[in-house]
Amino acid sequence: MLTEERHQLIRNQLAADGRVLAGELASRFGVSEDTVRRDLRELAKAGQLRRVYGGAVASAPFAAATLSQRSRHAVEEKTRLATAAVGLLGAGQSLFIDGGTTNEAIARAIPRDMELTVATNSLGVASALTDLPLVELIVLGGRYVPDLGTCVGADTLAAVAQLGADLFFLGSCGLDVARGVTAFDSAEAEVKRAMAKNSAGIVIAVTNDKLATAAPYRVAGADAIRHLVVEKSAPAATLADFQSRGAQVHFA
Amino acid sequence: MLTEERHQLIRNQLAADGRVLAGELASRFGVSEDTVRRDLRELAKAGQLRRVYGGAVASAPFAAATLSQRSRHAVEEKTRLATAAVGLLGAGQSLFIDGGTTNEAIARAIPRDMELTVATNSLGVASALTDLPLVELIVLGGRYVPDLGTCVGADTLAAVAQLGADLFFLGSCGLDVARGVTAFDSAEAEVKRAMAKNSAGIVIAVTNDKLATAAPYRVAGADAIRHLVVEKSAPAATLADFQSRGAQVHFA
DNA sequence: CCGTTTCTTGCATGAACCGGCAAAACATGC
DNA sequence: GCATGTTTTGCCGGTTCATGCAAGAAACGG
Repeated sequence: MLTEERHQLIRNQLAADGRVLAGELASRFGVSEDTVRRDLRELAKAGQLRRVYGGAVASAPFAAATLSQRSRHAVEEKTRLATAAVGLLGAGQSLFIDGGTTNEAIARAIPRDMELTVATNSLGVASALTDLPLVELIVLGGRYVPDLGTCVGADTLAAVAQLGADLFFLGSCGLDVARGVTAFDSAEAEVKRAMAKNSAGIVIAVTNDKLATAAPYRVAGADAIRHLVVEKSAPAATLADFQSRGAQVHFA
Repeated sequence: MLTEERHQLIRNQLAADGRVLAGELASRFGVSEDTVRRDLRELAKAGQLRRVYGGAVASAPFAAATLSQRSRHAVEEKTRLATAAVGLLGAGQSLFIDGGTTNEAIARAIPRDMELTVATNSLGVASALTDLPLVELIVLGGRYVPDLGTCVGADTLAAVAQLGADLFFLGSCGLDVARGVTAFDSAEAEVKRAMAKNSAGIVIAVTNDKLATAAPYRVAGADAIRHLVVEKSAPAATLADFQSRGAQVHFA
């Protein structure tokens, strides 16, 4: 049996059932489980499936999974980042928090006994904050974009313009020393710019895969970042670049 | 059974029923309750559900209220009301939906293949609508009031003023022939009045306990109600009063 | 207040995973 | 034909992961 044949059969079953089991494939193909695992690893590397313990599941096709998929990606890491980011908060402060799974993790990490005023255009962040009794929550309305999980548009901009904040938690973007902070969507970038303009300091918490990447729309320069929260394993050279532009680096 | 499969099934049931029971899941999956509890903990950590004693509920603010404050019977009743209320909708219509558990049930009852434009100041309603691909969702921002689950205030009023709708689903209020539609909160009533003013028709779906009761703040007269969705067991005399003022009565 | 149910934590076990290694199969060059 | 290099495959260790069980803590319902 050709390697390529197995790959094709795996793709087929994945399209049909949505999942495959390593052991089952091994006996069906008459090869060792190691070989199947190798196949699965390769296909996962090519983005054609998502590897899970015991087999693999379909990666993209499942609708509505795009956002929850991302949030599952590095839960552990994002929770750590969030805890570190929350350490930057002081009682009584006012915040802007925009969208992104990392920002949602940050919202969930805010302790119950902290008094804050938070304005957000992310429904996920808003939901996480509704449980907190001492948080004054201001929802920034507008046209809701499912892919982003946030509200954008003229209404959102108008709402942001009326507010000011001590800190802005800017999420889900590309981060590059030369190009600064960048976003994937034009309207999203507009809202981020407005929030940045009306806040005294910008906080960015990112996983390593966001470092040294850039998206089409520019939000702010690298020198606008006050606090940068990163994983312990973040590349030191990149961090030094940001530090030289005034960013204070915190390790999760 | 793959761990990932269980997670997916839990998410599915959560989307359908709004709640899951640990014991029930364990027997359905053929694993120990500990394993299910671990699953629930992980999903809760990823923000995909909210852990409660005995199982879990959907992470939207919707769930907390339904489980802790309302009886199981009321949930079923509201679901029936919601199904009937959704029957009033036509494709392509634009709606205002404000807060209340009944309105959240209505939002959940909207079929996936219905094209609508919906503006809401309720986070619970908004959360329920994020999954629907054909619904253009407009979030009406403002100061969030935890007790109501909705946004109110000047910002909300300004956002409503810019919109118009075919129908307004008015929720969670007192209903009395003499005093009309009434609300418990001044700011809430203001928003409801604004929505009523900018919509062509008002729909009210209520359980029996709301009929013939009144709250302090007046929203609209009884003659402003276009559609009234009630339980089959609703007192006929009260309904006749509303019908004589122009309301069309629908039984769930 | 107490009994019951549910939850968390720690631990043991077996299954699944990964990296490396060597044999086999295959292709290539002389 | 033979040697060489490449690819594929199976196997072996050490490691990680998922699961169930047990004990103690916490939450619920009288």
